[in-house]
Amino acid sequence: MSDDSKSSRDRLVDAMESLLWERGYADTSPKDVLKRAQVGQGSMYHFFSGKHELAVEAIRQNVRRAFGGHELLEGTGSPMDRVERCLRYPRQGVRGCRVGRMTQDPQVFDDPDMIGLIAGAFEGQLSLWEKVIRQAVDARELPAGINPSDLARTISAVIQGGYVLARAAHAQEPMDRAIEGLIGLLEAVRIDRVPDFPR
Amino acid sequence: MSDDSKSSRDRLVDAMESLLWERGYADTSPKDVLKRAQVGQGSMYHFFSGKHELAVEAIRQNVRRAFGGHELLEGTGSPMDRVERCLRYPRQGVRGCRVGRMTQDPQVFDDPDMIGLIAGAFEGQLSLWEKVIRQAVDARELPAGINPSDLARTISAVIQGGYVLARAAHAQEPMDRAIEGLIGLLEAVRIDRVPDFPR
DNA sequence: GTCTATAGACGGATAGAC
DNA sequence: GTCTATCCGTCTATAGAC
Repeated sequence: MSDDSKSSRDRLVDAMESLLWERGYADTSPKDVLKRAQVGQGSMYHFFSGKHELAVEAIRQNVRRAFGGHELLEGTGSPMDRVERCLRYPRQGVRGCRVGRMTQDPQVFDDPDMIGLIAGAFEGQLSLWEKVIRQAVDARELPAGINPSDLARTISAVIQGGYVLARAAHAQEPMDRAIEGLIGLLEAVRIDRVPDFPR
Repeated sequence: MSDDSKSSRDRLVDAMESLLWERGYADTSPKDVLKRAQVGQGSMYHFFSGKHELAVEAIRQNVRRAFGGHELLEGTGSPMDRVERCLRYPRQGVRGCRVGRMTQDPQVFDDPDMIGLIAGAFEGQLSLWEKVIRQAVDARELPAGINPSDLARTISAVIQGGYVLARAAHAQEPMDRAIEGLIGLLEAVRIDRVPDFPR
């Protein structure tokens, strides 16, 4: 992260990236960034116009890191298997979502550059979910009455809300159970399986 | 809110309450609070030891206001009707949840007093959801295989995550659709109705 | 109770030497 | 490119008059 082999510029972006996740934009000062990056004050203002420009770059990198991997949703298995696999992918709830948490920071929310990156990341993620759900409906794993676009947002919301519940409780459990609850519903509507319970 | 008929103390709590919602703890200064409350500096330090104590009081009031009304979940109608009614209760997604947003603020997250109030609020809310879902299962509106405790967390997460999606998009729509997606799943597993689609 | 004045530290940014 | 010195404003809290 603050790898000596990296350039000062990269170290600054890495430091800002982690601080945005841990403390948010408003509560992160240039001084904090410099300290974590092990870089002098002049360097930061050499590469960036200031805190804002560095944060934009860090969010860009953050978004790539968080929502970059599409393997889970586009890999092997039936559409619903992929959905469940991706839902069960381990997420550290108490740490919060490095992308979602930014939406709560008013200075990020009000800034077109920063919120634009966040919005784009969610749009990309949502279209992936929507695509695999549509495949599940086409494959008759889900009933035709399901709205893939809505359900994609439901799934994304459960994950994001799971982070919120986990942080409120200082525990992973609420998030895992929120996701299990969703999987329970998905299993119950899945039409290629005999339900475990009487209908 | 900054009603002249209220005491300075109440005005301070009201002002801090709204600022915590709009800007969070870290980015709200005593000066901001005093300005909004139309109160001088001395008054605040007369009633409270400082920013922290005032914020604790404001969060206490905030939590009461946000999660106080249990009418929707405990009113008339079948359990599932109440669930859907409460889910469709209008929420201003772009503004975010005044309780959930606090979990992202590290200074709140790390403070036992403040996070304790937030955690308690969620626990109360979750037990209400759990209760009505259990009633729905008992009334055979939902299959016996449903885990009420998990599903309660799923529902709460969809609402919280809906706020996140709405703020990311600067639009109400994603939140409403996330909730509609959840209702769609709930309707699909509901056993007292003939599904609209072939199974 | 409420006010103004003040304190000490930190915020974010600039200047200019090397 | 990187450093130190410096600037002005704000943050949080205290002091003390009224």
